[in-house]
This record gives sequence, structure tokens and C-alpha cells, in this order.
Amino acid sequence: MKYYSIGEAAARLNIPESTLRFYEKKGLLPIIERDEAGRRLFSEDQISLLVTVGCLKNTHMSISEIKQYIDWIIEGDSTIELRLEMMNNHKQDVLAEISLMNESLKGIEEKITRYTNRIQEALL
Amino acid sequence: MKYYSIGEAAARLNIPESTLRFYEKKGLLPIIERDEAGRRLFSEDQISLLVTVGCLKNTHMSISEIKQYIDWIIEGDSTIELRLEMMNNHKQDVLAEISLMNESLKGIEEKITRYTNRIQEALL
DNA sequence: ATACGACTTAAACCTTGGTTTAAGTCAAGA
DNA sequence: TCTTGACTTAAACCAAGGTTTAAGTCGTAT
Repeated sequence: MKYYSIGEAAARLNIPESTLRFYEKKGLLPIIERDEAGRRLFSEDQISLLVTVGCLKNTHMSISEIKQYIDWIIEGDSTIELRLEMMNNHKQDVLAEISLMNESLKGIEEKITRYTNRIQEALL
Repeated sequence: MKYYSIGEAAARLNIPESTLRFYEKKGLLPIIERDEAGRRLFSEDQISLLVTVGCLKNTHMSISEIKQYIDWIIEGDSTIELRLEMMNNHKQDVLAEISLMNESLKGIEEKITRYTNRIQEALL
């Protein structure tokens, strides 16, 4: 199986190496393998798990909640329902946050309209 | 003109008083009036400015950028074009962030589908 | 042989966005 | 009068999410 060094993984995921080390310390990189010299080896599975972590981070899940999710993955099939429930709840949170952003955007667009009109009027 | 105490303003805006004091310290509450005893007096204008600040915060504008916006408001009409440009740029940032969240949500929904299927299969 | 680049660690440091604390002022009601 | 509640301040504190630093270990190309 192909393995990536931390530098390669960082480049593929477009995040700093220091962040990958930080994530490992926080428990987000379970069962990470090492070579004889102690260097981390990222498998394809680790990379795709990190992509999932990226989705969760982009949608503002906290590191401690992501850790709970990872812990459940490690625990195995008995936690599938818990994981499903977590993802469903998170989806609702994200939809609510997107709604709030869209609502707030209306207030911003109103400012844009006002300022645009004021600039137009000033030209008359 | 009607004025609100910090407690009333906090209740109307549904944020802690300490946050209002913090915002003032950061320069987000310009020209705030005081009564003879030194207590803050929030006008209707201040409240509606704070509602705008809320829109900007909900869409993840940083406090220092919000301060720049407020400073331009204080500066007067000569900054309308700068404010318009800021709001237009911010709108684009917000739309990009919403897109990213929607993209990431797809990855989450994929998990939901997988877990749902696995639970269904386990029942066969 | 040695120097370089890529890796390792623990610990210190940083920013953001507040919240909490301690000590004090003031107005109003009992 | 005295206490209670709502306010004031400066400064300390906090959590999250990293980033940076310092010191060290490898493997490899010169």
C-alpha cells in the first residue's frame, strides 16, 4: 500500500504540516503508522479520513466533537447509529447556520442598495 | 428621543452587557452618550447600528474590519464609496463561504447515506 | 565525512472574541 | 438610613485553534 510522508500529505490536503501534527495530538489521526525512523506514514485511508475532517471543519464542527466522531469510528460498527445521529444533527446545525448567513446577507445587501443609490443621487 | 440603558439594549439585542462594553472598547460603539452618572445611553440609532454589526458578525466579519466600517461611518459621506466597496467584497466572501459549506455538506450527506444503508443492511 | 533537507518532540507563543472579577458609584424603595 | 439593583472601571482570565521555536535524528547526495 502507498504511504505518504507528512510533507506529501500536507501538500495533498493543502494544510501545514504543523496542523497535521496538532490534529494528531488532539486525537484526530488515530492509529497513525510510523516507519523505522519514527516518521508518520499516511495511508490513503488516513488521507480520506482527513478529507472528511476537512468537511466537518469547513462546516464549523469543533475539534472536540470531531474527535468524538473519530473515536466512534475506531470503536467500530457498534457506533454506527451514534455516528448517523451525530451527522444528522450536524447537518441540521449547518443548515441553520447557512440560513442565518443568508438572512444576515439581506441586511448587507440592503446597505449595498442604499450606498449605491446615494452615490447615484450625488451625481445628479 | 428615547434612550436605552445597557441592560435594556442587551435585552433587546439578546447579547450580554459585557459584550456591549467589549464592543465599545473595540471601537464598535462610536459616540456613545452618557447620563450625568456616567451610564451609557443607547439611542435607536445605536441599536440599529448594532443590528448591522450583528449581520456582519453573523457573516464572520472580524471585529477589526467592522471597526473600519464604523470608522468610515463616523468619517461621513466622503467614505460612502469605500463602504460600498467593503460591503460588496464582503458579500462575495460570504457567498464563497456559503458555497464551501454547501460543498462540504455533500460530504456529510454522503456519510448519512452510507450509515443509513449500513443500518438497513444489518436488519436483513 | 559532511552537509542538507525532511522529519521528530515538547513547550512556548499567538490571536480572536469574548467573560469574569473586584472594587466602586449611584438612585430608589423599605 | 441603609440596602438593593443597576450601573461603572480596569485588569485578569479563558477556550479554541493553531503556529513557532529549539533541539535533535535520519537518509542521502556530494
